[in-house]
Amino acid sequence: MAVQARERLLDAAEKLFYDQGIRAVGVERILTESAVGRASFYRHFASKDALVVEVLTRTDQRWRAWLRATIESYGVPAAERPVALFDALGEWLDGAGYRGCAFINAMIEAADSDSPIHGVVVAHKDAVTDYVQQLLVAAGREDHATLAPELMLLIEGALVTSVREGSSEAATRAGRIARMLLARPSDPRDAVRRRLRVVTGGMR
Amino acid sequence: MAVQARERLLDAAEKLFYDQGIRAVGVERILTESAVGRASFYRHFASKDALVVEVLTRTDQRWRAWLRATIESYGVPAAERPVALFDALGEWLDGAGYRGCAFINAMIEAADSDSPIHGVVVAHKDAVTDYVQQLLVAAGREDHATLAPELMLLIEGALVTSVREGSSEAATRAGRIARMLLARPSDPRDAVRRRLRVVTGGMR
DNA sequence: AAGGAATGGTACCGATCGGTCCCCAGGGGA
DNA sequence: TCCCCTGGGGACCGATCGGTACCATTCCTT
Repeated sequence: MAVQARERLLDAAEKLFYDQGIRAVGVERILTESAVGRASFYRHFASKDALVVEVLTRTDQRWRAWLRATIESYGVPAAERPVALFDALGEWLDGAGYRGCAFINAMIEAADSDSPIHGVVVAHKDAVTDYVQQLLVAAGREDHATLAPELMLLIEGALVTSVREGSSEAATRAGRIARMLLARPSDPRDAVRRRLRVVTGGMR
Repeated sequence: MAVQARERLLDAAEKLFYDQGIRAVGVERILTESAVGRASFYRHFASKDALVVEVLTRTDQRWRAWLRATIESYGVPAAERPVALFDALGEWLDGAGYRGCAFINAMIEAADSDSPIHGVVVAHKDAVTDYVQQLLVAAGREDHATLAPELMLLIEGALVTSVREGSSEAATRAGRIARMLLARPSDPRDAVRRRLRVVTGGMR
């Protein structure tokens, strides 16, 4: 029974924070929702901010595990997995009660870039970027280093846009851009050279 | 002296809301910052939420006017103006005290998609999308209807990413993607057909 | 069976939240 | 001159904020 209170607090806080926002949810709400006493709460967490950080850290691990598992479940060859990212994203956006990326939301609410919350968000996005880059490497892309942040920008754009539009269409839109991005070398001048090579019969 | 209190309230609120977040700023702070009495505040605005809406509406008009003026100031031909969007965006991100898009931030803080704040945000983004589409039409793009939301997704991605990265590099990254997007027809199957046409000597 | 750590409940703390009400000074129009 | 509107200042409201202290209970360990 010892650690159960902790888990219940984290579960309730994760849901409430995501649904209503961090500042909008008082400690009282978390306590009643999780049926935990006030003293027990502060026995487990030094402050509300500390709880926020722990919630985000747990969400980070869960979300990345979900993304990894979802993409692997597609069973597509490695070359197509970077594009599959956006199919998984579409599934996520279609999930019930989607209200944006919990990390972007937390970063915006925190407002202070020195806040420990901001640090957790940066760490999360860096980890996701790493994963995207791994997919690109496995897909045999030599330009993985420049391509990964570009795909991340598309992902973040889709995450934010879908909140405003209230649909998951932004994921397919981002996927379309990504497919185009992956269809040719990342530098447009390379593309010109390639097309020229085709026309001139491969002359160098 | 009559309307001055109103303007001072809007100015102070705009700055405080953007810097620290809407929920984080109490009415008291706005009053002391603008040197306006409490009663006078509620004589001008029905509530804090009403103030938020008016602040956002004013910011919407100012920001779009700035964007329009900045792009026109470049003096580039119409065909290159869609790309110039991202140069202007880079300027904006480099501005002092950048802390993200005020509208995205407000939407996230509001949390409720039925909120009047959410409505103002949607209206703002729709207006910007219209402007982007106008640029595309002026540039002679026939696929302006699908291209405009795609460029918007890139813009939103850059706006959010730059907060996390703390630099304006995301704008040039988005610009690179946009240039690629504009370099070929928006449907990748069209690109394939076009390349085939080159190889087969234009056979249909 | 005894001890002790962890629990849920609650009273309480000072501070701040958004909002209402009253007072008085100033200043322009009748 | 009088009047009235808008101005700022501030007392005050109930509610809630994050956080502390104390309580009796419960459950596990020894």
